[in-house]
Amino acid sequence: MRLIITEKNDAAKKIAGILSGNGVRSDSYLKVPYYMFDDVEGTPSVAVGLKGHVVQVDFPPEFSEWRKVEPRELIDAPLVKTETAKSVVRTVKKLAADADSLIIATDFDREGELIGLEALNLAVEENGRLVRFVRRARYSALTPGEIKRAFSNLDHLSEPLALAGEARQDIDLIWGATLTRFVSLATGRLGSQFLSVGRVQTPTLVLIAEREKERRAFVSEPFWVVKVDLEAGGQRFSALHKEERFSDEARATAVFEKLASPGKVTAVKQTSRKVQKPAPFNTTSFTSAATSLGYSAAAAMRIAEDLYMSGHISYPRTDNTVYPQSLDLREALEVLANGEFAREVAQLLSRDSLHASRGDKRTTDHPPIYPTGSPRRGELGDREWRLYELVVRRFMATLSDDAVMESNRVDVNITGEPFVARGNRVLSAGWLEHYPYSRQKDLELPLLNEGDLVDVVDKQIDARETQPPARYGQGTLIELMEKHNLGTKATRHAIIQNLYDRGYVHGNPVEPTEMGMKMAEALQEYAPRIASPEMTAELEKDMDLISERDLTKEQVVRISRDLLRQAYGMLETNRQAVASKIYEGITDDRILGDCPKCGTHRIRIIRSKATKKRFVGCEGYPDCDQTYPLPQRGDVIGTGEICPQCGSPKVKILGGRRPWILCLDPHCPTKAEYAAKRAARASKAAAAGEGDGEAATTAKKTGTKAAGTKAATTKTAATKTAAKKPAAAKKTTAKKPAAAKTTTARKTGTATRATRSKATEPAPSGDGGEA
DNA sequence: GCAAGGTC
Repeated sequence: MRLIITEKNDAAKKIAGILSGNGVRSDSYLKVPYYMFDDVEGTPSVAVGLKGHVVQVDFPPEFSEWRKVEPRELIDAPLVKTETAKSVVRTVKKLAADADSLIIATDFDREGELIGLEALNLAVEENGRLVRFVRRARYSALTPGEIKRAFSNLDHLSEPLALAGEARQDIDLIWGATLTRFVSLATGRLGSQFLSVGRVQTPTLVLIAEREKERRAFVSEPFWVVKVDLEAGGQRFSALHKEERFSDEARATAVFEKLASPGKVTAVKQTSRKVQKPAPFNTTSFTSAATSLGYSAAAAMRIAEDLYMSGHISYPRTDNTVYPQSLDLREALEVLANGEFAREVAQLLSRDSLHASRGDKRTTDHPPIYPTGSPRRGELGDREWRLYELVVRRFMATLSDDAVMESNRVDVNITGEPFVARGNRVLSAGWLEHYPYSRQKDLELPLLNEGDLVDVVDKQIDARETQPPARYGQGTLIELMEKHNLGTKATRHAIIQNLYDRGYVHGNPVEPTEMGMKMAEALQEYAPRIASPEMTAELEKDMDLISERDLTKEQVVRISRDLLRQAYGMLETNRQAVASKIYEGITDDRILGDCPKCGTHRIRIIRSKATKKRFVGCEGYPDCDQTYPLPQRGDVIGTGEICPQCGSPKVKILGGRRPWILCLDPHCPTKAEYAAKRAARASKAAAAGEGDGEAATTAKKTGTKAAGTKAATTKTAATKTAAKKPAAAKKTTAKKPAAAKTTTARKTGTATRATRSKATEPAPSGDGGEA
């Protein structure tokens, strides 16, 4: 019998179906399914799927007690492999016992080669004769053509490639465990509170921390924008002063004040441009698009996994952005022909030929993500449906046409000042028809000719200030990680989640805690190698050398151990400095804001020595005795906000299904509302049978169109007025004598803007990653 | 109880 081992059950099942001449009998052992069949030549075969890695590298048990082992000892400690999926291992061994040949059919990438070697070792342990009859099937899609091709062109397992993967495993564990224990022991953060360090997570944290530093160093500068509302032929449109940003208020005001009807058109320009259809989805672009729809990266991947397991979409963990030859695109469309997208699909199917877009990344692992099933809307939950629809729409978009956009520009001279009105509209929607997510509304300008006169019906002057670079959203962060080669398609979302779980970051967009900032800083200073993407870059090079047999795994790991020994020496010498730096961050994280009672001191989280319970108290004690109770579970994060009702600082409690924002004053009237809301949510979740805490993730991708600027958010009395009656307070009309109104015009203009921009910002409580 | 990498 021929034994075929794949990386996952789904692949074993599909391969059996494709290769069988006369049907497949499925059976299982210890709940692990396997598939028996005779191929077209009559060879009896059995296919079984692993669950990814089924063994794990680890230290022997005598190194497991953190307090009893110097972290330094881990550097040269022996490594052992332990079985992590015992039932799978036993099933593989049971099937290997009866096999006379073995085909490794794990994924076509480096990690697949390593998983294949692990499976081979297990099989040979059980049945030594197999070692002479091992072949490797390499396929990049689970399609009949591709599988048949791979199985009629069997290859050999590349041991050097698998060993390159092992080198990575060993180095990650040795560095990660040694440094994780070092920082945890140095700061006394043991048990569930431990602080972690790793080749991927630490440089990722550094990226986040560096952006935060830029934000803190940013000095915002005021500027003024002068805008007019114009009218021609009954159609209203707006124009901006050509200068766009005035750095001089007096000059802006002077320009504003002299503006009067009419304006004269000095130039009209029209251009059209092609907007290319998007590339097929790989994991990175899919998660990025999903985070724009309000999903956390981890939630998007979990739902994608569900959709894949239900047969609705193809394998969701892929780097590939080019549909392989073996994928029949027309057939894939036909799957959708009778479903919810029938009309749009029919339109594409009516074409003589289909031309798909191609992305930059072409890999051998899997096809890009595309729909493979056609569930009805009601079959899926709303959150599942919206991601399925995203995949379908992207797929259709990649088979559609480029869009054509028209841009219009009208230059207008108003009392000697140059103004510019810009418009745009879609001439030919093409792919935008199928994929409306990023589509902007048309902004039409009236038909004008040079020399035409236009009415100035309104004018505004807005005071704004330049804004620091935005924090990263999870989608942007994943793209950034990919750019730096940090993590893989299958792990990036989990790495980010890990930073949340460790308390290094919180919020959405991703904001570092003070502890996270200091951890990044300490490691950058005392162990720079682990804090930079360079370590990964060099490891990648070494892995290539191993797979080409220019270096051995042992050589690479030995050099890495030497480097770690040096890094460790530096950390040990500066143990105190490292610990106190991280403590500084931890201490800063406890400060929740100014004390509402004394106003001179700050309030912070304290743990009572007597009762071991935590509470909030004023730093001015005993002069000020202000205290607040705190929930005893979950991490407490200061929000920097004050409750408008009770005047006490608001805090965020993490650790439940979703972050919980509350004001410290237990008698605040908002408490009743919270209680009611929580109760309503709880009963809703109970009714749905699942509350995954992701519903709060309503954040949108931060818009970058404003090129780093948005309205100043100074809160003045005018803000409230404007927010309540925008129509009245919004603008100063050009007809009124402007002189006395200048200040008002500026303030209210700002306030209106502030209100508006606020509405498009991410929901402050949308902590997708923390749920 | 450590990492990062698979997959459920």
